[in-house]
Amino acid sequence: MKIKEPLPDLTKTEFDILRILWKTGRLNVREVHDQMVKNYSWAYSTTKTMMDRMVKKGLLKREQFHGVFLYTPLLSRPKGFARLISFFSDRVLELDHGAVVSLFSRSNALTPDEIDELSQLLKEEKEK
Amino acid sequence: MKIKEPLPDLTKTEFDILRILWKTGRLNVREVHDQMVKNYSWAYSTTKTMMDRMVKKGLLKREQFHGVFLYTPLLSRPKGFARLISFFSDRVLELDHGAVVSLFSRSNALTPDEIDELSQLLKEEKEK
DNA sequence: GTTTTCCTGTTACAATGTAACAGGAAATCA
DNA sequence: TGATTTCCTGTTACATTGTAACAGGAAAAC
Repeated sequence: MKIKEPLPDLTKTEFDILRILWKTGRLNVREVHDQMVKNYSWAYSTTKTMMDRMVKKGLLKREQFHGVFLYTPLLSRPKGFARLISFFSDRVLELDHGAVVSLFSRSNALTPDEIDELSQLLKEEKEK
Repeated sequence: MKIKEPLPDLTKTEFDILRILWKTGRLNVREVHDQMVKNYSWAYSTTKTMMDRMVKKGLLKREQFHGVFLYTPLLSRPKGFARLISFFSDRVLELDHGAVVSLFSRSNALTPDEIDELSQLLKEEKEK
């Protein structure tokens, strides 16, 4: 039987780095960084430090590929989204998470399957 | 002419402390703490440290009242909400902030006037 | 071949998250 | 009313996250 890990409470920056990797796939630090600077005025070394720490925490996998290190998310998108949505609906919006989840159908952030999975995760989360 | 301060990027915990004060009004550390423990398993001293740091940063005002120190928000609710909504709609939901703002009409988190102000702040924010 | 570029590892400092502890005032108890 | 408990306050501390510089080596460019 598989033990369920608790859904992680990602920080804003962790979420943003994952977001890039979820969208674009496996990337090196430079490639992630070039997308991060759209939202953060970070030095390259900052992005690097963050990503290495995320490897240490098990959020990303790092593997060498023809000389460079590439990073991959070790977390599905719905799992990364869940606690954020839950914080947002409970404490910012003060509405049931259903209200928020339904907005995703108009967005390209998640696929329909991911929306279902997210919905399920939030339901389980609440039952605890 | 009044210089506009940039909208603050509140951390999750700062937001939660402010949220309690916005709802209940002026409180002492103990009173805030008793509400914080619903969401955080914090020691009393943690709540205290946070609140004192928020005073130092100008997010709260602390004043002595018959022997105890009471804390008041120095930030309006719409201003506290703005960057959070903006992060959430841009990067989590990937939809225009209007979609999120409209959800507030079903919630008691903000009054109609506050919703208008929030909406205005987000519009200005985007124009920059 | 030298210079520049880019990746990597290492180190560092400030802010935030999390908390213990000590001293004093107030309340309670015996 | 003196001893004890409770609660507030100030101070200190350590881990994690945010932010980054710097040095060494490999690859690319000149």
